Amino acid sequence: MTKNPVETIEVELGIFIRRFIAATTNKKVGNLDRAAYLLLHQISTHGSAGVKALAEEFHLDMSTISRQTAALEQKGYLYRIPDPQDGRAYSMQLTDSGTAELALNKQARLEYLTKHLQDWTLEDQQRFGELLNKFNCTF
Amino acid sequence: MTKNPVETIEVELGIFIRRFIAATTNKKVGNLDRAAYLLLHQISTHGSAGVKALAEEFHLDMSTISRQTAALEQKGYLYRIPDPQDGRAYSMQLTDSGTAELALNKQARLEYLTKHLQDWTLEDQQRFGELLNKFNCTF
DNA sequence: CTATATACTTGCATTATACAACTATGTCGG
DNA sequence: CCGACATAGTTGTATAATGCAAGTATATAG
Repeated sequence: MTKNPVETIEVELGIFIRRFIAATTNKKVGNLDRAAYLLLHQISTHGSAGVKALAEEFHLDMSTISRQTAALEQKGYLYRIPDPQDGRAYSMQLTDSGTAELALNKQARLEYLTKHLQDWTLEDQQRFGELLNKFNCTF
Repeated sequence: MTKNPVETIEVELGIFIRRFIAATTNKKVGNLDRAAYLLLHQISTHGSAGVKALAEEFHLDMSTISRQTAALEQKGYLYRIPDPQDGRAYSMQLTDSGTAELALNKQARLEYLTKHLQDWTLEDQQRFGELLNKFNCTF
C-alpha cells in the first residue's frame, strides 16, 4: 500500500504533535512554560501588543491571555503601558528581566534542537524550515 | 541577521504548535477529540495494547490512559481482552464501531489537509512528509 | 509462604481553558 | 450633550485533562 504524501503527512503530524506536547507540556525551561515562552516571544518579535491582539494571534480567549500576562507581569517579565489614545487598552512590553529570561529559554531550545538535528545535512535543515514556514503560512 | 536553519525551525515549530493546538484542542471531528483519535489510531496501526504500553507510547500517566480508554470503551469503540498469561493485564482492541469512527475521522482529517496542501507541488508534499518522518524518528 | 513488584483503577489536587458577568472607557446617532 | 451600544480588559465559575498518591488484584522471587 503506497500512501499518498498527504496521508504520510497526516500520520507524521499526529506522531509529532503527540510527542511535542508530551515533551513540552508542564515542562519549564528556567521559569517559562510553553505558553509563557510563546507569549514573550510574540511580544519580542512582533512588538508590544494588548490582550486582545495576543488572544487573536494565539486563538485563545482574552481571559486566558489576561491571566497569563498578569502572571508574567507579576514575575517582572512584562510591564504594561496604558494606551494614550484609549483609556481601556494597554500595551505589553518586555522588561529587561523578561528579555533575558526569553533569551535563556531560546538558547536552551536551540541547543536542544541543534542536538536533535545534528545528523541532518544543512540542506535538509533548510528545507525543513522552509516547508514548515510554508505550511504555517497557509494555516 | 541571517538566521541559521535551526533557528528558523525553532521559530516555525513554535508557530506551528500554537496554531495546531488551537485548531485541534477541544474540537471534535465526529465523536473523537485529538486524544481519542490518536489512541484509536495507535491501536489500529500498531495492534492491540494495554494501558501501560499506551501510556509509555504517549508519554502520559497510566491513570490518564486508563480513563481515556474507559471512555472509549463506554462509547463502544474499544473492548478489552484479558491477557491469558497475566490476570492483571488487558489488551485493548477496536470494535467495528471504533474502526468505522476512526476511518471517518481519518478521512475528515485527510480532506482538511488535502485542502490545506492543495497549492503545494507533489514534490514538496513528499519532501515535507519525509522530513517530518525523519524528525520524528530522532525524537 | 511471605515480601515485593506490577497492571490497572480511583480519589484528589492542579492547571489551562472557555464562557459569562462585570467595569470602565470609547463612539455614534440624535 | 446624552443615551445606547461597542470594546478592552478583568474576574468568577465550570469543565476537562492531567499527575500523583493510594488502593486492589495478580504475579514473581526468595
